Amino acid sequence: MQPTHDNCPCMDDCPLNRALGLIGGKWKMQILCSLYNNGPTRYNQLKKTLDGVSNTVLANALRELEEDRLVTRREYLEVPVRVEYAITEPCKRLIPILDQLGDWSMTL
Amino acid sequence: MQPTHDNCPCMDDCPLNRALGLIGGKWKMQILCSLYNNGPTRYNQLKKTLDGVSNTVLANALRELEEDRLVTRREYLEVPVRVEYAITEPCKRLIPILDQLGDWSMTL
DNA sequence: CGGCATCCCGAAGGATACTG
DNA sequence: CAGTATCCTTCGGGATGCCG
Repeated sequence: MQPTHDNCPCMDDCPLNRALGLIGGKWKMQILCSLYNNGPTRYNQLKKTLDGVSNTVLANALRELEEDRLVTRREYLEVPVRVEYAITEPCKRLIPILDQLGDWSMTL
Repeated sequence: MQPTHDNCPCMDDCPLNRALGLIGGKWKMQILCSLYNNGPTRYNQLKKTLDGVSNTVLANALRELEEDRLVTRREYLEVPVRVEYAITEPCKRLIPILDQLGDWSMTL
């Protein structure tokens, strides 16, 4: 008896859909891309670079990315306080895959 | 003078964000995955396989996927009418990349 | 400086009924 | 059979102000 393949592995929560959820937010790609290009960046600098993002959205995106281990948040106890965000090693491994995705979309 | 890298290439509409938009809809991955696993599939069969999707959502997703050349829609003028959806060649080239994305998310 | 609290809006997603 | 039409809900995203 052959496998029916009636159901698709994506039906319930699959790794692929999880991945898409992690990077699917509206500003998340820009954030990761900017941190990748510019290295560790302070909150307000990041906000300036991503022109047009609001505080609520940027803060939420950063917190989610941190929870998902895609960026790190380092707080330096100076006066005034300094906070720097940077991408993690796992996130760096993601970049080449994203490059392929970009290349693919250009062949459409 | 070195490049400033102040701006990220994702700031305006980049290929990567376009790609994420194409496959980012809620049921799109399941649709593509099912069509990939099961081959050309009729509308109602697809709807049964993707348990829980409504007509509006499924029809919209399929139309968008067709516009974006990720699936084909073939209409057979029988009685009653028969419509089969299938993934395109460009879409098949996408699959290995998505596999990598899935693998990556499992290493997190 | 680096956010959080609040309020708001439009788009995405969904349920249901109906039709060519 | 393969959808559209209609209406409704939810939620991601956004603007603004304030605070530790």
